Amino acid sequence: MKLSKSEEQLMQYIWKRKKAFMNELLEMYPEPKPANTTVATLLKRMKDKGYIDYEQMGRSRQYYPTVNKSDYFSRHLKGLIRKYFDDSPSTFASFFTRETDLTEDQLKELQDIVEQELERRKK
Amino acid sequence: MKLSKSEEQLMQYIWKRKKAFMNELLEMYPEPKPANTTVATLLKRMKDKGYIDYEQMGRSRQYYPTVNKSDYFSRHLKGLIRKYFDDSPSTFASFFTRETDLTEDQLKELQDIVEQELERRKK
DNA sequence: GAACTGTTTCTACAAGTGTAGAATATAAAT
DNA sequence: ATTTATATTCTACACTTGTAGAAACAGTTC
Repeated sequence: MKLSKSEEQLMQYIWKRKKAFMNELLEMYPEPKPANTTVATLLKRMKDKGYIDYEQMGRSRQYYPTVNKSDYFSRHLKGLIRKYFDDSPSTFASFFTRETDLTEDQLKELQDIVEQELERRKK
Repeated sequence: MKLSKSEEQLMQYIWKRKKAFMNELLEMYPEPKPANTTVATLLKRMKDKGYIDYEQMGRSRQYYPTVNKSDYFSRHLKGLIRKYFDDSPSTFASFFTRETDLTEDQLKELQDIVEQELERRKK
């Protein structure tokens, strides 16, 4: 089952820290911070959905992700490409370069990236 | 307000047709098609959210999008990039080329795209 | 004009979400 | 041991979503 919007938000913090206690996570929210019970609820639901787990550390729990951010995101992205671009990554790519306000420098950077990726595959 | 999952689905069909009556939209669904009242409900909600509008044509309505697919998607994408890549399109790009199963041909195509975009900007 | 057919609105309901108070547990501090 | 601070669970409630039946309408057909 998918993460909801606000669960995803929290998930970002967990990914960033690798491991974190609830209070640390709460810290990470910008003002106005949610009630701690709100975060607790989210953590519980996320655990139920299988996206995180925890290790009991004395009085409290240290939470950590059970899914990798890249994997999660790449599934996400593939879904989008399927939905919006009829499964064509290159159509997506052209959209991306045109519509995402890339600066000239970033476009050049992208050139390098593609270049390197092509190199990498030759071997 | 954002479109929900199944509203987005329907929105795709509307974008594809540019203009369509409910029965035409219903046609476009794969089996098992939803009840026509389901589609009617979605149309109503989408109209309330401001994503579509209609023109009364005799007995029924011809619906059309009030938001452009590219705009909608590009907002979507920018949101994602912000959320997952700290606002760095190039980090996103490198992720994209590495993780999206692009074939070699597609990578080359992407090279061309970037090349052309750079050209385009020179002028 | 009575019956039929397709459209739209109303109503409904279960599941999921955002949010958090109340209650409880539990360790730390005095 | 009593207070205090914090973490976790329970409970709650309003809102959104997916889905569709029932009802009301509006042409179309016999």
